[in-house]
Amino acid sequence: MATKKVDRRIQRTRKLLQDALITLILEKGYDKITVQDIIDEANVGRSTFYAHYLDKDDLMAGSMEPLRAELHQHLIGADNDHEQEAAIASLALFRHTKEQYHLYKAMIGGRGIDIVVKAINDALLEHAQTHFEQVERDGRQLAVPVPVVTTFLASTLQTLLRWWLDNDMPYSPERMNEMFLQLVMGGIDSVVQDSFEVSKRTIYRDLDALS
Amino acid sequence: MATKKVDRRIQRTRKLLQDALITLILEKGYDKITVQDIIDEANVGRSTFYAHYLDKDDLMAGSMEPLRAELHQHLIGADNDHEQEAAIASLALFRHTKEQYHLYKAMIGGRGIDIVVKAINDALLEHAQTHFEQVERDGRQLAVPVPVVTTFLASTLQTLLRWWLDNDMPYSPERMNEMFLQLVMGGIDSVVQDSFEVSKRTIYRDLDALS
Amino acid sequence: MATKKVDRRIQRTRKLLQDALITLILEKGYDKITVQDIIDEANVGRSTFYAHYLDKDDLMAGSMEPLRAELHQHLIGADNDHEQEAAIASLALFRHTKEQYHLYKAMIGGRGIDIVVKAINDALLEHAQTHFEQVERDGRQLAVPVPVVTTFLASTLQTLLRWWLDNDMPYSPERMNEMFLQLVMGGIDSVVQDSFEVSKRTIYRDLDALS
Amino acid sequence: MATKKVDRRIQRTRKLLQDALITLILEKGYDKITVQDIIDEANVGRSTFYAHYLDKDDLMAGSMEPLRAELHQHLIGADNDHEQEAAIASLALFRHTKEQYHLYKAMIGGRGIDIVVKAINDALLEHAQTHFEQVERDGRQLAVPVPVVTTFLASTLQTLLRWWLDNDMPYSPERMNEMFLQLVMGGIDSVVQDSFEVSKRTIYRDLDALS
DNA sequence: TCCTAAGCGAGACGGTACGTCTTGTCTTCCA
DNA sequence: TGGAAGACAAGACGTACCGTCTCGCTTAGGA
Repeated sequence: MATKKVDRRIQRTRKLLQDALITLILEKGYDKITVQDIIDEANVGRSTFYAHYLDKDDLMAGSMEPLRAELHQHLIGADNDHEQEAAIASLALFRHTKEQYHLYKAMIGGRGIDIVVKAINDALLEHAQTHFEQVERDGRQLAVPVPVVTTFLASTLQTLLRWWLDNDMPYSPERMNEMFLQLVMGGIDSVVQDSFEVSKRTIYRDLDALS
Repeated sequence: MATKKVDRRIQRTRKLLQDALITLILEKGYDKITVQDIIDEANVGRSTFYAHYLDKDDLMAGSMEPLRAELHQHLIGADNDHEQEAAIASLALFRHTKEQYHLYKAMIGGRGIDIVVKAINDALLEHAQTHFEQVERDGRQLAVPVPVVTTFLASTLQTLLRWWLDNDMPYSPERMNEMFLQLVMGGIDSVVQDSFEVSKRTIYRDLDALS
Repeated sequence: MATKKVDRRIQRTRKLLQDALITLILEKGYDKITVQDIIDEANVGRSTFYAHYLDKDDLMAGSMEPLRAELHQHLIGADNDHEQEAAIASLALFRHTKEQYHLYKAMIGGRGIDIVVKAINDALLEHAQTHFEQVERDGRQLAVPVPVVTTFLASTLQTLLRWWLDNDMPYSPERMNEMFLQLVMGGIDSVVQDSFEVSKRTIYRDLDALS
Repeated sequence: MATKKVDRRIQRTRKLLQDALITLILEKGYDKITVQDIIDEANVGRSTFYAHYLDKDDLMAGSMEPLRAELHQHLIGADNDHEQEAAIASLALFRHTKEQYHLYKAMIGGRGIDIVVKAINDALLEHAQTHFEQVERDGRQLAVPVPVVTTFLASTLQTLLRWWLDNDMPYSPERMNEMFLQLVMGGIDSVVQDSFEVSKRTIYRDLDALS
C-alpha cells in the first residue's frame, strides 16, 4: 500500500482547513477572513496551517483544485462526446456556477474571486489556445494574435459570469451561454480571415457541438 | 471670490498626497505602499492624511479623478466632432494608456489597478449605456440586455489594455484599437437584431466615426 | 482710564475658558478633558486658547486663583479674629471644601487635584512657615526643620480633606477639623523643644503608649 | 515539575520589560518614556508588550511588585524581632529609599511616582489597619476612625520621603525616621484614648502650647 | 511491545501597519 | 489689528494580523 496513514492524516488536516475556509467564505466573505479564523474553525494549530500552506491565498488556490479538476472533466468530456472539437465548453461553466452559486456569490467583490478566476482562466486558455493554434496550422490566418483571442474569450466568459452572479442569476445557464456565444462569435468570425465560408462553417459547427 | 484661500490650502495638501502616491507607485508598486510612506513622501502629518482620505484606496480613487475627467472629455469630444454618435472612444483610451504607460505598468498585478479600472469602467458604462438605450428607443431590439452589452464592451477593452501592458505594448494604439473593434463589432452586430441591414450600416457608420 | 476695552475682552475670554473648564470637570472629570473639549464648550478658537494659557494645567491653575484668594481671606480673617495667631486656619478650609464639594469630588483621582492642592499648599506653607520662623526667633528650637513641619501640616490637612471627599463627607467640617488638630498637635508639641526634658519625656511616653 | 518552560518564557519577557522600564526611567524620567522606547530597549514586539500589560502604568505597577514584597518582608520582620509590635517599619522604608535613590529621584515630579506611592501605601495601610483594629478590640477607643489614622500615617511617611528626596537626602535614614516618629507619635498618642482624663488633658495642653 | 520520528495543538513572540487621538503651531479670514 | 476658525505636523496610542518559533503531546509503524 503506497498511501501511508501519515499521509491520510495530512490529507485530513488539509481537508479540515479547506472546509473551514469554505464555511467562513459563506459566513463572512473571503476578504474578512483571517488565518486565526481559519485555524479556529478547523481546530488546528497555527503552525500546522503554515506547515501546509504559505498563506490564505495559497489555501484558497489549493481549495480550487477539485473545482479545476471538475471543469477539466467537462472540457475533456465535450471533446469525447463530439468528434468535432469545441472551442469552449462555456455551458458547462455556467451550469457549474449555478450549482456553486452561494460560494461564488460570497467571493465576488473580494480578492478571493481572483484566485478562482485565475484557475478557470488557465483552464480555458489552455483549451482555447490549443484550438486556435490548430486553426493557424490549418493555414487560416488570424487577424489578432492567438493569446489576445483566448484572453478575449476567457475575459468575456468571466465578465458574463460575474454580471450573472452580481445580478442574482436572472437568466438560465442556457440563456447566458447563448448570449455569450452571440457576443463572442461575431468577433471570432471576423478574426478568422482566410476563407469566410469555411471558417464560418467550422465555427458554427463547433457552436452546435457545444450547445 | 468664491474659492477661499483655505480651500486652496486644502487643495494643495491633496495635490501633495496624490503626487506622492504616484511617485511611490512608480517606485515600488501600489500594493507595497504604506500610509506612512505616503505621508513621508508628501511631508504631511498622519492625521492630515486621514482628514482628507479614508485610506490608501480612497486616495487612489481621488487621484483618478483627473484621469476620469480627461477620459470624459475624449468621449464628449468624440460626440461633438462627429455628428454620428460613436459607441465608444476606445482609441483615445489606448493612446492615453500609452502616455501613462509607466504608471499603469506599476499598478497591474496589484489591487491598485482595480480602482483605476472601476473609474474607467464607470465612465465607459455610462457612455455606452446612453448609446444603447437610444438604440432601444429607436425600436431595435437587443438580444442581450443593455448592461450586459456595455459590461462586455468595457471588459473587452480592459482586457486588451491589460494584455497590452502585460506584454509591453507590442503594437501601436491604433492597431490595438483595430483589434478591439474587430473582436467586439461582430458580437454587437449580431445582437442588434431588428433589421440586419440597417443595424449593420449604422454600426459601421459609428465605427467609421470613431476611428 | 487704565483698563481698556481690550482688557475687558481678554478677561471675558478667560472667564469663558475657566467656566468651560469647571463645567467639563463636573461633567467628565479633569483628566478626560481635552483642549478641544474646552474650546468647543467655550466657543473659542484653538489659537485663542493658546494665546491665553500654556496648556490645560495652566488654565486650571489660573482658575484656582479666585479660590486661592478666598482661602487667603479666610487665613487673614483668622488672624484678625483672634489676637493669638493660629498656625493654620484649617476649619475654614474644611468649610470651603464642603461648599465646593462637587467640584473637588470631580477632580480627585485625576491630576487636576494636584494643581489645586499645590495652590492650597503654597498658601498654607507660606502661612505656617511665617509662624514657625517666628517660633524659632523666639528661641525655641525645633527638632525638625521648619519646611518639614510645614509640609507635614499641609500634607496631613490635604490627606484628611481627600479622605473626607473620597468617603463622601461622613463628618461635619468641625469634626474633621477636630480630628486634624488631634493628629497634628501632638507632633507639633513634641517638636517644639522649649523644654528639652519635658519633650523627651513626652516622646518616650508616647512611644510606650503606642507599643 | 509545575512551572513549565512556557511560563519561564513569559517571566523572562516580563523581566525584560521591567528592566527596560527601570533603565529608561533612570535615563530620561518616567513621563517621557513611550511604549515604543520600552519595547525597543527590551527587544520585544509591540503586541507582546500589550499581551502582558495594559499600558505603561500597568508595567510600572507590575515592576513595583518586588519592592512591595521586600517591604512586606521588612514589616513582617519587624514584628518578629521585637516582642512589642511596632505600628510601622518606617526605618526600613527610609533605608530602602536611600538604596534606590536614583530610581525614585528619577520618578518624582512625574506620574510614575503615584504608582509607587500607591503600592507602598497599600502595604502600609494594610499593616497599620491590622494594628489599630487590634487596638480597638483591646477596648481602647480611637477618637478618629481607623482608616483616617492609617492614612495619616502613610501620608506623613510619604511626605517625609518625598521631602527627603526632593532635597537630596540631607539627613540619614535614622534621623528621618526619628523625625517621622516625633511628628506622628503625638497624634497617635492623643488619639488612643485608653485614659480619658489624661488624653483630654494632653490635648488641651497641646493646644495651649500651639496657640 | 516498545521506540522513535513526524504530525500536530497550543500559543508566545517580533514585527508591521493601521486608524485614532491629542497637542501646540501656523495661516487665513473677518469684524 | 487682534481674536476666531481651523488646517496642519508631529507622534504616541492600542489593535489587528502576520509568519516564525518553541514546546510537549499523541500516534503510527519499524525494530
